[in-house]
Amino acid sequence: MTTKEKILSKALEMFNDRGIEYVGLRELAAILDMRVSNITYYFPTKDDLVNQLSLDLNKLNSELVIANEHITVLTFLEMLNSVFANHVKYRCLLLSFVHLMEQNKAISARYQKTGKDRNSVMKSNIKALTKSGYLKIKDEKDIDFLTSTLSLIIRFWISEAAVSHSRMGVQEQISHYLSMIMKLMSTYATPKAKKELEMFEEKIYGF
Amino acid sequence: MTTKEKILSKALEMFNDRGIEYVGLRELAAILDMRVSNITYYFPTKDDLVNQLSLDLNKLNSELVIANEHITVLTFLEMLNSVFANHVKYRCLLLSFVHLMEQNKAISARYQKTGKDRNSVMKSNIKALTKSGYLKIKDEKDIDFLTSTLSLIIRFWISEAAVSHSRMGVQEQISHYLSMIMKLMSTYATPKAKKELEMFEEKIYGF
DNA sequence: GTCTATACAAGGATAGAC
DNA sequence: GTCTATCCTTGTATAGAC
Repeated sequence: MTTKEKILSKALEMFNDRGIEYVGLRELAAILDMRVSNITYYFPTKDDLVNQLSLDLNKLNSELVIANEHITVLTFLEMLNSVFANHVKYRCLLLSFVHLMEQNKAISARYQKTGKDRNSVMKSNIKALTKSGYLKIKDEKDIDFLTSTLSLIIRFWISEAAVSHSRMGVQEQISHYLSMIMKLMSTYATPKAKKELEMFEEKIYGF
Repeated sequence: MTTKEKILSKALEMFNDRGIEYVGLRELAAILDMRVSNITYYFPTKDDLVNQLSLDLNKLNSELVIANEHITVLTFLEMLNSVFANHVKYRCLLLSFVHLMEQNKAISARYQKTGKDRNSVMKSNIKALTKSGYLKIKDEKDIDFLTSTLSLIIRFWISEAAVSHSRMGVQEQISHYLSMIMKLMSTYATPKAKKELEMFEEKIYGF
């Protein structure tokens, strides 16, 4: 493990525990048994450090969220489940999302691009589910509605969980928001899809 | 206008423009042509100042969000519209919501209480809409789904708008998220409710 | 290339003078 | 009720040791 990796790994751990804004570089350096200026050697500013973490999360989720013509309701939900798990691993970023977008130029610039990409992948996957008889969506407007509601949930579920459901365990939180998404989808679900929705529900609640 | 009111009013203005975290007390004092310690005389800590703003928003919205047996879809949506307008007036608070909940003890303590109250008022209003034939909801679970999805949107719409729809005007942003809520309700809407949903849609899009 | 010592500006908080 | 002076902590910049 290189020094750079040590810094990143410990920073992520502490940021997740106490929030990016509330962990000082001096404190991080002390725990790593090094001097602040050694951190700034590898990451000139704190934003650069945070940006690298954001790149790491981005890479993880970019591998998961991909357009797929042969997608099923089950694999769609499993994809979301994995995305949520990654969000937990990097939850400090999502909890500070709005501020990072205001302050960290690298992060906001990247988000302008990947955010749109992510949305269009979501959209094409929902279209694929419609084509293969999982969802019956009459109107293009309904696809937009589903996509934008999904992206709101995906982006802010962890913030709401932190604020309103902090007593729940992590897996329970994920299940709660996945259920919300499944309920949302069930409005448009064909019997074929309903079957897979039920299968997935049993799975996440551990029957 | 008392000194206290002057401080609150200018602070809100600057916090809304640039974010609570990015406005220093020295800067605020300079624009008010007073010294930092005069601000801390009225508000011992910055958190106290922010907490007073939060109380003000709370008061405004508590007057709006009230249980009402005779509620209609139209008045329900108009209530939400007013709540959103208040969110815009105090947007700095909503944009820093997660951090305030972590850091500001007074705010998080109050939220533990009013957050739950707000949710149960929402729930009873949705039940009232069901009783009076606006919504047809078979299952208690569907009421929970509607309530929790609504509260997620209400709490984070302005954060997502800041991040993803900053080019839109404020009224356009509000319309977008009200439409999302209407679409959500339309799944459960009776013809009677659909009529009012359409009426409201015309209204917000200014026909 | 790696790490350290040190200095600086800006933030909020506090004690006490008038 | 208002203000000065001071303190501590933050992130950042720089010069330099090995």
